[in-house]
Amino acid sequence: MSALAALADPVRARIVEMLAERDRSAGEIGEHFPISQPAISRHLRVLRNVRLVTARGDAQRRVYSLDPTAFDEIDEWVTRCRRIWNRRFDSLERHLDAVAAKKSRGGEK
Amino acid sequence: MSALAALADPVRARIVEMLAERDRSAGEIGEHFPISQPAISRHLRVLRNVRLVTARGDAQRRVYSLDPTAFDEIDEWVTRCRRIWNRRFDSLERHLDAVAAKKSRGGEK
DNA sequence: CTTTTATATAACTTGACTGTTATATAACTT
DNA sequence: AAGTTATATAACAGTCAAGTTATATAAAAG
Repeated sequence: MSALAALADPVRARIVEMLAERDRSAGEIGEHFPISQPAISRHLRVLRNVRLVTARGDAQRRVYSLDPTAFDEIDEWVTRCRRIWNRRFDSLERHLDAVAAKKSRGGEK
Repeated sequence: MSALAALADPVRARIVEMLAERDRSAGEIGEHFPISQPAISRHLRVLRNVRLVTARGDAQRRVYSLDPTAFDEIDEWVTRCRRIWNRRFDSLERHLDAVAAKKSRGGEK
């Protein structure tokens, strides 16, 4: 599963937001959702697998941290699409400039 | 379905990339995938629904364009998380500064 | 007006994902 | 060592999304 697919789930997106604020244990995270503890645990596993979060042990607890590296992956994709998209208008502009230049050289109409 | 969820599907992500390059008809898009025409048609409907693309008629064809507005939605979410995340280090910095200042004022150890 | 071309919709199947309860693991507490 | 706390895993059920084939629509071409 990709980082993007992982974030498509609203619970996981919210978990990521929570972890942006501060590190939290699995239990702390679970308190904010009306679903069972195992469900949260599996969401956390998914987020670990796509490297959106990391976990460290603290006695019985597992404390989760956001790993913002995965954001870059998404950001880069969006940015790349935007860059390609913008390039279209650049070349359209060049084309229109060329047409305008031709008109000037060759006289009206 | 959110724009993020729509892009989580690899076929749709690829379609968006293709449309960033240039507008294409539904058929043109379909040629690039090993799946049936109806499957492509439904992916396009999903992309239309989340406003990632628009379609205009050209005789029997439907020509699809990227609508990069929806990118902003994703970008904003990612940026917001990053901003919150970065703020953590700002306040950590402030804390460390405060500790350092105290030390200077109060003498060593 | 019948046929062809391009795309969309309908009905259905299948597989993956999210939730559940029950149970295992692992560390702290007494 | 026995009990408690925190989290993970197993097994299973329901939902939903993505694929399929068959069919409908709509414009072009003959």
